[in-house]
Amino acid sequence: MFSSKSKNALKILIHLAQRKPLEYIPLREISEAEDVSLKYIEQIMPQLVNGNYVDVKHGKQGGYRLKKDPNDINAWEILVMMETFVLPVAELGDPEEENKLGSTLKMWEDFAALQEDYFKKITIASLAKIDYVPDYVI
Amino acid sequence: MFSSKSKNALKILIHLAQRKPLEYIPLREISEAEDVSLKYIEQIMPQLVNGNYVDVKHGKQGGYRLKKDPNDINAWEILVMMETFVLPVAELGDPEEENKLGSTLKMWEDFAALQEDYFKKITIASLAKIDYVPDYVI
DNA sequence: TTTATATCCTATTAACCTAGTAGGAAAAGG
DNA sequence: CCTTTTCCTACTAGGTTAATAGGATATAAA
Repeated sequence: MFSSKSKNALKILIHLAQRKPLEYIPLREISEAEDVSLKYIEQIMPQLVNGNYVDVKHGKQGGYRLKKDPNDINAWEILVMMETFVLPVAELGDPEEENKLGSTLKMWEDFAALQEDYFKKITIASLAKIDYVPDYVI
Repeated sequence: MFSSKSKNALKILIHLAQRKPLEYIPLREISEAEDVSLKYIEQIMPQLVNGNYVDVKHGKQGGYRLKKDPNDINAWEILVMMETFVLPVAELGDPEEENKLGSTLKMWEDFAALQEDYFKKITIASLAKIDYVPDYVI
C-alpha cells in the first residue's frame, strides 16, 4: 500500500497545477480544498520544495507554486520521493539477498519494472486534466 | 511491500511442487531447505491448509503435500490470502472513500487491475519450473 | 504401549512505521 | 509592529510484522 503522504503529495501537485500559474497558493487553501489538515500538509511540503517541484514564498501573500511544467512531472518520481520503499520485496537490489528469493526472483523483478513503467507514464498534467500549460520557465 | 509471509508461502508451495507428488513432507525439511525457522513456517501452514492448497498428516512420517495441481494455483490468490491488504491505496472499493482520491482514482484503480492481472498469470508450476505434473486427483 | 515425530494453538515480544497532532520559531509583507 | 505563512522539531497513539516460545495433541512405528 502506498502511504497517505504519497497520495497527498500527488493531490497537492495536481491542485497547484490546476490553479493560476505563477501565483503563490497558501497551504490553508489547499488544506481546505483537499480536506487534509494544515499541520499534516505542512510536513509534506518540504520534500516537494527539496525535490524542486515547488517554489516557496514566506509571509503574507505567500505560499507555494509549481516550479516545473506538470507535463514534466510523473507519478513515479513523486512516489519514489515520498515512500520509504517502492520495491515489492525488500531483497531486490542486493545480489546477496536476492538469492533468498529463489525461483521467485524474476517474478518480483519483473513486477518492480512493470510498476515503475506504469507510474512513469502518468504525468501530473494528465492527472490534473490540463490541456495547455503556459510557460513554466522560472 | 509484500510481507515475508507471502514470500514464504510461495516458496513453500514451490518446494512442495518440486518434491515427489503425494508424499508428505515434514516442515523440518522445508525449514532447512528454504532457511526459514520451523516456528515461523508453522504459522504459515494453517492458512495453506485452510485454503485447500495442501494436505496434512500428523505424527510420525507426517507432514504436508500439495492438494492441487500447481498449474492451477496462481501467485495472486496466494498473495490475497496472505496479505492484509493487496490494494495500492485503502480507499478503493468503498465509493464514499474513493471520492477522496479525486482525479487520482482511475490511476489507482488501473494499477490495482494491472497488479492483479500480472500475478494471476503466474502459476506455482511455472515458478517451480515443472513441465509435467502427475495426477493430483486426491 | 511406549516413544519419537509432527502438527496445532495461543501468547508474547520487539521493532518499526505511519498518521496525525502540537507548539513555537522564523520569515516577510503591509 | 502586526499579521500571515512557512519552518522545525518533538511527540503520541495505533497498527503491523516478524519472529520466538511453550506446551497440547495427533499418529505411526517399534
